[in-house]
Amino acid sequence: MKSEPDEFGIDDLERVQQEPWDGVRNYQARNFMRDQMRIGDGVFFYHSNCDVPGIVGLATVATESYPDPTAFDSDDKHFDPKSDPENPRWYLVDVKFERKLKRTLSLRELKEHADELEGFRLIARGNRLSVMPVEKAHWDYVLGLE
DNA sequence: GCCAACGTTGGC
DNA sequence: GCCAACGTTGGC
Repeated sequence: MKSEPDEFGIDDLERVQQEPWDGVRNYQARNFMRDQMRIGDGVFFYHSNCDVPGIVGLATVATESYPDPTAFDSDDKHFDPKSDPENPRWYLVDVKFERKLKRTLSLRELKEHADELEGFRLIARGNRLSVMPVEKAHWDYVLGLE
Protein backbone atom coordinates (compact mmCIF):
# COMPACT_ATOMS: atom_id res chain seq x y z
CA MET A 1 0.00 0.00 0.00
CA LYS A 2 1.39 3.35 -1.06
CA SER A 3 1.25 6.62 0.78
CA GLU A 4 2.97 9.92 0.43
CA PRO A 5 5.03 10.55 3.58
CA ASP A 6 4.05 14.23 3.48
CA GLU A 7 0.41 13.16 3.75
CA PHE A 8 0.57 10.05 5.91
CA GLY A 9 3.83 8.20 6.38
CA ILE A 10 5.01 5.22 8.38
CA ASP A 11 5.74 7.47 11.38
CA ASP A 12 2.12 8.62 11.32
CA LEU A 13 0.92 5.03 11.28
CA GLU A 14 3.20 4.17 14.19
CA ARG A 15 1.77 7.09 16.14
CA VAL A 16 -1.89 6.24 15.57
CA GLN A 17 -1.24 2.46 15.35
CA GLN A 18 -4.32 1.84 13.23
CA GLU A 19 -5.76 3.81 10.35
CA PRO A 20 -8.66 3.52 7.90
CA TRP A 21 -7.14 3.50 4.43
CA ASP A 22 -9.64 6.00 3.07
CA GLY A 23 -9.60 8.12 -0.04
CA VAL A 24 -8.73 5.43 -2.56
CA ARG A 25 -10.61 6.28 -5.74
CA ASN A 26 -9.36 3.72 -8.18
CA TYR A 27 -11.48 0.69 -9.01
CA GLN A 28 -8.66 -1.81 -9.18
CA ALA A 29 -7.26 -0.70 -5.86
CA ARG A 30 -10.74 -0.77 -4.37
CA ASN A 31 -11.32 -4.28 -5.63
CA PHE A 32 -8.15 -5.52 -3.96
CA MET A 33 -9.24 -4.06 -0.64
CA ARG A 34 -12.88 -5.06 -0.96
CA ASP A 35 -12.48 -8.55 -2.38
CA GLN A 36 -9.06 -9.92 -1.57
CA MET A 37 -7.80 -8.56 1.74
CA ARG A 38 -8.33 -10.56 4.90
CA ILE A 39 -7.68 -9.72 8.51
CA GLY A 40 -4.08 -10.48 9.37
CA ASP A 41 -2.74 -10.18 5.83
CA GLY A 42 0.71 -8.62 5.66
CA VAL A 43 1.14 -5.18 4.11
CA PHE A 44 4.21 -3.49 2.72
CA PHE A 45 4.01 0.21 3.54
CA TYR A 46 5.45 2.14 0.61
CA HIS A 47 6.46 5.79 0.50
CA SER A 48 5.73 7.42 -2.85
CA ASN A 49 6.37 10.89 -4.22
CA CYS A 50 9.37 11.56 -2.01
CA ASP A 51 13.17 11.69 -2.03
CA VAL A 52 13.64 7.92 -1.78
CA PRO A 53 10.52 6.06 -2.85
CA GLY A 54 10.45 2.57 -1.37
CA ILE A 55 9.15 0.13 1.19
CA VAL A 56 9.67 1.53 4.68
CA GLY A 57 7.62 -0.64 6.99
CA LEU A 58 5.23 -3.49 7.64
CA ALA A 59 1.58 -3.40 8.59
CA THR A 60 -1.31 -5.81 8.73
CA VAL A 61 -4.90 -5.71 7.57
CA ALA A 62 -6.92 -5.04 10.72
CA THR A 63 -10.54 -5.16 9.53
CA GLU A 64 -12.76 -6.63 6.91
CA SER A 65 -13.52 -4.15 4.14
CA TYR A 66 -16.30 -1.63 4.67
CA PRO A 67 -17.67 1.40 2.80
CA ASP A 68 -15.38 4.43 2.75
CA PRO A 69 -17.20 7.06 4.85
CA THR A 70 -15.25 9.95 3.31
CA ALA A 71 -17.11 9.32 0.04
CA PHE A 72 -20.36 10.41 1.75
CA ASP A 73 -18.93 13.53 3.40
CA SER A 74 -19.40 16.62 1.24
CA ASP A 75 -16.76 18.43 3.31
CA ASP A 76 -14.16 15.78 2.64
CA LYS A 77 -11.80 16.19 -0.27
CA HIS A 78 -12.51 12.60 -1.29
CA PHE A 79 -16.26 13.21 -1.39
CA ASP A 80 -17.95 11.37 -4.24
CA PRO A 81 -21.57 12.37 -4.85
CA LYS A 82 -21.99 9.24 -6.95
CA SER A 83 -21.33 7.00 -3.98
CA ASP A 84 -24.67 6.26 -2.36
CA PRO A 85 -24.73 4.91 1.22
CA GLU A 86 -27.35 2.44 -0.01
CA ASN A 87 -24.98 1.28 -2.72
CA PRO A 88 -21.45 2.37 -1.80
CA ARG A 89 -18.92 2.77 -4.54
CA TRP A 90 -15.75 2.91 -2.43
CA TYR A 91 -14.44 0.49 0.17
CA LEU A 92 -11.47 0.37 2.47
CA VAL A 93 -9.80 -1.65 5.20
CA ASP A 94 -8.09 -0.52 8.39
CA VAL A 95 -4.34 -0.97 8.46
CA LYS A 96 -2.43 -1.69 11.66
CA PHE A 97 1.19 -0.75 12.32
CA GLU A 98 3.55 -3.68 12.61
CA ARG A 99 7.09 -2.30 12.46
CA LYS A 100 9.45 -0.10 10.53
CA LEU A 101 12.04 -1.77 8.38
CA LYS A 102 15.63 -1.43 9.55
CA ARG A 103 16.27 0.43 6.32
CA THR A 104 14.31 1.65 3.33
CA LEU A 105 14.10 -0.89 0.54
CA SER A 106 14.09 1.65 -2.24
CA LEU A 107 12.28 1.20 -5.52
CA ARG A 108 15.67 1.60 -7.16
CA GLU A 109 17.08 -1.32 -5.19
CA LEU A 110 13.99 -3.47 -5.73
CA LYS A 111 14.29 -2.98 -9.46
CA GLU A 112 17.81 -4.39 -9.31
CA HIS A 113 16.16 -7.69 -8.37
CA ALA A 114 13.78 -7.69 -11.29
CA ASP A 115 14.55 -11.31 -12.10
CA GLU A 116 13.60 -12.61 -8.68
CA LEU A 117 10.70 -10.17 -8.42
CA GLU A 118 9.23 -10.82 -11.84
CA GLY A 119 5.51 -10.18 -11.67
CA PHE A 120 5.71 -7.91 -8.61
CA ARG A 121 3.50 -5.07 -9.73
CA LEU A 122 5.28 -2.50 -7.61
CA ILE A 123 8.31 -2.55 -9.88
CA ALA A 124 6.38 -2.91 -13.13
CA ARG A 125 6.69 -0.11 -15.62
CA GLY A 126 4.02 2.53 -15.49
CA ASN A 127 2.54 1.19 -12.31
CA ARG A 128 0.28 3.73 -10.63
CA LEU A 129 -1.85 1.56 -8.40
CA SER A 130 -1.84 2.62 -4.76
CA VAL A 131 -2.98 -0.80 -3.54
CA MET A 132 -1.77 -4.02 -5.10
CA PRO A 133 -1.29 -7.67 -4.20
CA VAL A 134 2.06 -9.21 -3.26
CA GLU A 135 2.79 -12.87 -3.89
CA LYS A 136 4.17 -14.86 -0.97
CA ALA A 137 7.42 -15.60 -2.80
CA HIS A 138 7.94 -11.90 -3.51
CA TRP A 139 7.07 -10.97 0.06
CA ASP A 140 9.66 -13.39 1.40
CA TYR A 141 12.30 -12.34 -1.06
CA VAL A 142 11.83 -8.62 -0.36
CA LEU A 143 12.04 -9.18 3.38
CA GLY A 144 15.21 -11.16 2.81
CA LEU A 145 16.79 -8.00 1.42
CA GLU A 146 16.32 -6.14 4.67
C1' DG B 1 9.48 20.77 -13.39
C1' DC B 2 9.08 17.23 -16.91
C1' DC B 3 6.74 13.67 -18.83
C1' DA B 4 5.22 8.71 -19.47
C1' DA B 5 1.54 5.99 -18.34
C1' DC B 6 -2.70 5.49 -17.13
C1' DG B 7 -7.77 6.37 -15.89
C1' DT B 8 -11.88 9.12 -16.62
C1' DT B 9 -15.10 12.00 -19.05
C1' DG B 10 -18.11 13.20 -22.49
C1' DG B 11 -19.29 14.30 -27.37
C1' DC B 12 -20.56 11.93 -31.27
C1' DG C 1 -18.67 1.96 -28.53
C1' DC C 2 -14.95 4.98 -30.05
C1' DC C 3 -11.66 8.20 -29.03
C1' DA C 4 -9.86 12.90 -28.11
C1' DA C 5 -9.19 15.75 -24.34
C1' DC C 6 -8.14 16.17 -19.88
C1' DG C 7 -6.63 14.98 -15.13
C1' DT C 8 -3.67 12.31 -12.01
C1' DT C 9 0.18 9.59 -10.40
C1' DG C 10 4.69 9.31 -9.36
C1' DG C 11 9.56 8.44 -10.81
C1' DC C 12 13.28 10.99 -12.20
